Amino acid sequence: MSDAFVESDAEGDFQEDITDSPVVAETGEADFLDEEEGEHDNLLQDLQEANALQRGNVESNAVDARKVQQPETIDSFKTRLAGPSTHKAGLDKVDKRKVEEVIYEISQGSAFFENERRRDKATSDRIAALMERYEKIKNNDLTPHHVVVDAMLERLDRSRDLSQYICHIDMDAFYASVEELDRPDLKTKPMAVGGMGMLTTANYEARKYGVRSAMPGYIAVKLCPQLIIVPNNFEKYIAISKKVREVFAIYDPNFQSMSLDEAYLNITEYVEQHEMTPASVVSEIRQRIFEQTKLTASAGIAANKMLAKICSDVNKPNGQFQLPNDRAAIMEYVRGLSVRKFPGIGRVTERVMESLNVKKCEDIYTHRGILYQLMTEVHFVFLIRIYLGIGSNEVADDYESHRKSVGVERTFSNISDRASLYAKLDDISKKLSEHLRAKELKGKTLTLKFKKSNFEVYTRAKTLPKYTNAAAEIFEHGQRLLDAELPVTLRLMGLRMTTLRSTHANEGLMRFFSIAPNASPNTSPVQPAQSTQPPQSVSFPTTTAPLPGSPPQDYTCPICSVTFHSKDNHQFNAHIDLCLNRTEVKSLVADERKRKPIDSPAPPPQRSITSFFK
Amino acid sequence: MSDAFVESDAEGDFQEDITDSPVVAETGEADFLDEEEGEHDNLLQDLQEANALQRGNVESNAVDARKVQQPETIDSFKTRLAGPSTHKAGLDKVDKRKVEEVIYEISQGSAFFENERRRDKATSDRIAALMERYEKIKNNDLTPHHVVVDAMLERLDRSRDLSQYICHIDMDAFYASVEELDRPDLKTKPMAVGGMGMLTTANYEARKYGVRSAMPGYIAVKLCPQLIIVPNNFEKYIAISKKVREVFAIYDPNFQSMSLDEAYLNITEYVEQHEMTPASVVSEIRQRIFEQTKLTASAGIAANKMLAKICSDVNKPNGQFQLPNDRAAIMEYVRGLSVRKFPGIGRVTERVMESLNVKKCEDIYTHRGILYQLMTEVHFVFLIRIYLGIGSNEVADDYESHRKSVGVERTFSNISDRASLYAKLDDISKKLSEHLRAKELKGKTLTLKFKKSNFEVYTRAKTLPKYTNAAAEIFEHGQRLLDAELPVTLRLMGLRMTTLRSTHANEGLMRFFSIAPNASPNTSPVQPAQSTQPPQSVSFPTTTAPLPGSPPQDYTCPICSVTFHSKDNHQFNAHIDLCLNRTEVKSLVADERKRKPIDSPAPPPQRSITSFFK
DNA sequence: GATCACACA
DNA sequence: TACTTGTGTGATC
DNA sequence: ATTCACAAC
DNA sequence: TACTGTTGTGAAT
Ligand SMILES: Nc1ncnc2c1ncn2[C@H]1C[C@H](O)[C@@H](COP(=O)(O)OP(=O)(O)OP(=O)(O)O)O1
Ligand SMILES: Nc1ncnc2c1ncn2[C@H]1C[C@H](O)[C@@H](COP(=O)(O)OP(=O)(O)OP(=O)(O)O)O1
Ligand SMILES: [Mg+2]
Ligand SMILES: [Mg+2]
Ligand SMILES: [Mg+2]
Ligand SMILES: [Mg+2]
Repeated sequence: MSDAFVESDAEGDFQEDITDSPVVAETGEADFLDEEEGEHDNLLQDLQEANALQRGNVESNAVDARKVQQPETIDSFKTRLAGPSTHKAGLDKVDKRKVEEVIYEISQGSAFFENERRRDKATSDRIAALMERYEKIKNNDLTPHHVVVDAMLERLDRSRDLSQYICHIDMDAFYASVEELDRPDLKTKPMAVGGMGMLTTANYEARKYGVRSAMPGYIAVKLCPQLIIVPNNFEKYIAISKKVREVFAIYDPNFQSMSLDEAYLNITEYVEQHEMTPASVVSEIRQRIFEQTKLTASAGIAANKMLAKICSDVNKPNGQFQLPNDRAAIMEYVRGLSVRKFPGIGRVTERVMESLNVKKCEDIYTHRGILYQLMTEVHFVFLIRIYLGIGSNEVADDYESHRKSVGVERTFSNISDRASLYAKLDDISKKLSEHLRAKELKGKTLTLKFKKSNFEVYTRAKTLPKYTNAAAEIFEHGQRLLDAELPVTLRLMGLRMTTLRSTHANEGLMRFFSIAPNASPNTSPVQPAQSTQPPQSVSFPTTTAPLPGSPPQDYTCPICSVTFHSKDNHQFNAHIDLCLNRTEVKSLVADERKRKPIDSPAPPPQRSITSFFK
Repeated sequence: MSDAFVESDAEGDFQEDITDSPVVAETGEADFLDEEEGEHDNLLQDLQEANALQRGNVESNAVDARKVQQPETIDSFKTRLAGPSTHKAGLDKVDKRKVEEVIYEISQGSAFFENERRRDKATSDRIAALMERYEKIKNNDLTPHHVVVDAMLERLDRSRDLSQYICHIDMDAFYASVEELDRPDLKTKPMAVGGMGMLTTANYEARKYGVRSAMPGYIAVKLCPQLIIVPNNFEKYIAISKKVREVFAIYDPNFQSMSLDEAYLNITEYVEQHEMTPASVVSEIRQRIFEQTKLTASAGIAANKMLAKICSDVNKPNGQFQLPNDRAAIMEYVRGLSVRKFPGIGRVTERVMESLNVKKCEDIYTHRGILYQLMTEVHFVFLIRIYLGIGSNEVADDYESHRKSVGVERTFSNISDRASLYAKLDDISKKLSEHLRAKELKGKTLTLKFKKSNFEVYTRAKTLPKYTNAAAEIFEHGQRLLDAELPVTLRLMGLRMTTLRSTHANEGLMRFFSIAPNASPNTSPVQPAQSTQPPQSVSFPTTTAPLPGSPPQDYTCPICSVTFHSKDNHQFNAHIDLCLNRTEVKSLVADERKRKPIDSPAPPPQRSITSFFK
């Protein structure tokens, strides 16, 4: 053939080869308590006192269901419709109401609009269910729960590690700034990157109008008619990103990239060796980035990644902010922050928490008794770690080696025709196969994703008989998954491979035949031999089952010694599971069970917690 | 990474895997006289008489330079600016002037506009140069030239083959019609396929407004504000194209695809075996296509591919037209057609010919004496074949086996930054490598193509030390070519590989060492051991050199016996070359030089002649 | 093991 | 005309 | 062997 | 915001 043609218009190519920079998005730290023991002077009492001072009698300040309950309002829907990224830097001064109104008017009646309404209703329902549960427990005595929670707080606080200077660096309006390099005239004009269909970012001029990431371009031009839209050019961003990373490497060869435009650095060693302050080191980093790329970056410095990330946003753009490695300062600073600021808490969770009157971090402490009863242990711990300002300070660039999935998905104008759907699937199969082969990976689980014309999303997965990365096989299995759904009208189709294994990996008997398999480039063993902790899945007695013997009234966690009431059976089990969680196990049990730190070091947790309330 | 993102907006994916349908565009038949001898009754006299009757004394009707000369006018520029596809079906009734005016106003001052102005100036200059040459010869005696030309006409006419029924089938508004399958509501509305940047086609409703292929979408919406634009979906078109081809195969298993939406069929055999008329067979084909795809096609039936193609446009859309296999009918029909109708004669050649007062095919005969002196032999023959309505009737689907190049090119927003240019090049190298490997090809010549921000196009080629399809090697050589041009600001970059060879081909000494090298999945030795033929370049006496012996006054072509004057040295050489042309050689010399028709049959010519005047 | 909703760049 | 793409995570069944 | 302009879908 | 992508051909150097 050769009818080959690309719709030149809006966007430009797809970003096919991502290998370069891990997406790994946020650093929410799903693990808790993974720091090496810090000092532990302050106790729970401090916490209680501090809060009592500031807010009167906390215990009696129980949530009022009437005030709390958030009905499914037009307002909540309009806010949702406005998109997920409304709290980014540069958007503080815009009139959110007006923006929401414009978006609402434009979107009226579209399939997207209706789907968003459906999803908004779903979270409203979820809130309603939560309120019902709240009604049932609101008169419970909170004291026993506070005892448990306060014990957790104490444990966590003791584990606090303030010894490291962690820095988070994030480029300002990254894609947009890169484009401005080639078109300097745009620097003073409102400009966004992407296409009329979707923007990936906007410069700060445009943000004044409410234009931002993940906003459709055609809505953006309604908000800002002078807006100039520049198409994506991923190769550019990858190229510039490389330059930035070269600077990072000077200050911390183990820097951890979180995306093309941001990374964590542990500058503790650099600070000591050069006898500089953390702030001056970071200032130097930003200066050097600017020299190499003519681009500005913002940075945050703090005792852990979570706080550093929050700090990098404080003086954005082209600024930096340090939160002292001091417990009181941290507690004081965090207290007043909106929970939404914390990575892992998005717009849905924010709304749910708001329904419990939890908006700022201090509210977490205030309502800890209620939250403890309504939330999953994991998520509750996640919250109190936020409240305490505790997070991971492990900085390690080990993304590719722990990659868990590879996928390809495409949106297109509606397709119903069977042959055309197959053709799309074939195309996507080939692309996925290419990516897998480029990364020298095979996979054993194939997931078909599809979005119907009404924007409803589904996934269908199948474990394959054997590991593969062959396009034909991928297509064949994908086709079976798709066939079960026909007929359908789709607007998106995707395939994702999970349960990955390196092509070089020795498999079964094959391992005896494999000869020197092309050592992967980054095998430099940077970290000292401190990796003596046991790997993840230690064979612990499965504590989710009730303890042997006759059912006692109270249960005590064999790991952290917390006591539970007999009625809290489910919660107790959840807690045990949590205590057996990798990081928890690591910090609390490691010393007892000396397990060989052999081959594969435990993969670091990569993202935040989601799905907050049971 | 994972910042992966596609500009969703306008277009959709690139059509990466073209393997499915050859592009091969037009069927202009650069070879002349490749038919097997037809009957030959009518002679040159017929031609002369017929023309003399219709137009008085032809010889004295010499071109008048004053009337002829076409100055570089605003008008010619506006016409050029309107684009290349203004003569397609459905566009006859539009007010071309108005459309041109709108386009002119919108494009004002853009880089594209200025580049088009430059190119228009170039053809104006070319015409001016041609006029100068015309001035020098306009008083020559035409008689001797007419003698030569008339001899050629006679030879050609004798070779005419009217024994075959060739049919050209072309889907109506193909991409647009496919999209209408999924969105039937669009059938009655003006609609185009592509994006705001570029359209690939438009339905017939939209064509009423002047909207057509290769028109930027944003201009189209100016011409037709209600226009609905649907993005390209190449997989769809490929899938539907397959269905259409299944129908073709029923009527001629050797059908020759020219693109996703058109093909030639030789239905002679089918007609005989089923005792049907060609028209009824074609009607049945179209009916069956409709049943299988719900799409309409148009068709032309004639004695050769050139005429069949022209005929398929006559009753488009959803119609067919047969030109009888009758010399007189053909001559009569062709006579009145604009030369622009013929594939191979585009807008530039049309304008150049117009400057010589050649607009309709009959004008070719009228001015044959002048044209013969001003044009290259090849092109002159091309023209008189058109005049005679003679073309190839060989229908053979052998595209992939004779593919001559594979390439990838991309347009993007301007890039100046060196690192970003390299990143783009790397991306394109990878894509080219993928395509080559998918087709199991390697290449030895790499051509870098680039378009500067002002739309000027350049190519830079290099013959590689060895055949390759490796991305790294491609990038490396491409980089060298690019480096020589830096610094530049580009809007497009492309790489194309030529001098291709199958991956399976044994190469040099390596063949002795290749031990079942990791049997690539497709090492199935499909082809038998017929590879005993001598390679392409048989050592023929190079006939471009002057004949041995003392220079005679007159030269006679050793192949076709035409005589040339001594002054026509250059022209004579050109003629000899032409006569030794593969197809010419094949049909005229083959019997003397019994060459085994083994393995690789001479690749059929695939396109038309261009570059008409010396 | 499979599906969903959420989060983030 | 146009509401993404790639990846990870926990809950649930 | 290289570069350019033209053509077609 | 936005003027394509793939292939082939002949002429000229
Ligand atoms: N929703 C998204 N979809 C696709 N790409 C995105 C999305 N959000 C951001 N990106 C891309 C474009 C951004 O320039 C780049 C870095 O994101 P991010 O750091 O959050 O914003 P930013 O760098 O553009 O502005 P800033 O950091 O100054 O707020 O990632
Ligand atoms: N300039 C171009 N660039 C890219 N793709 C094109 C171009 N021209 C045509 N195409 C694609 C889209 C067309 O639907 C398809 C077939 O082309 P063609 O047969 O010439 O027109 P068409 O089928 O759209 O209308 P019709 O044949 O009814 O005049 O090839
Ligand atoms: Mg950023
Ligand atoms: Mg970022
Ligand atoms: Mg067509
Ligand atoms: Mg066609």
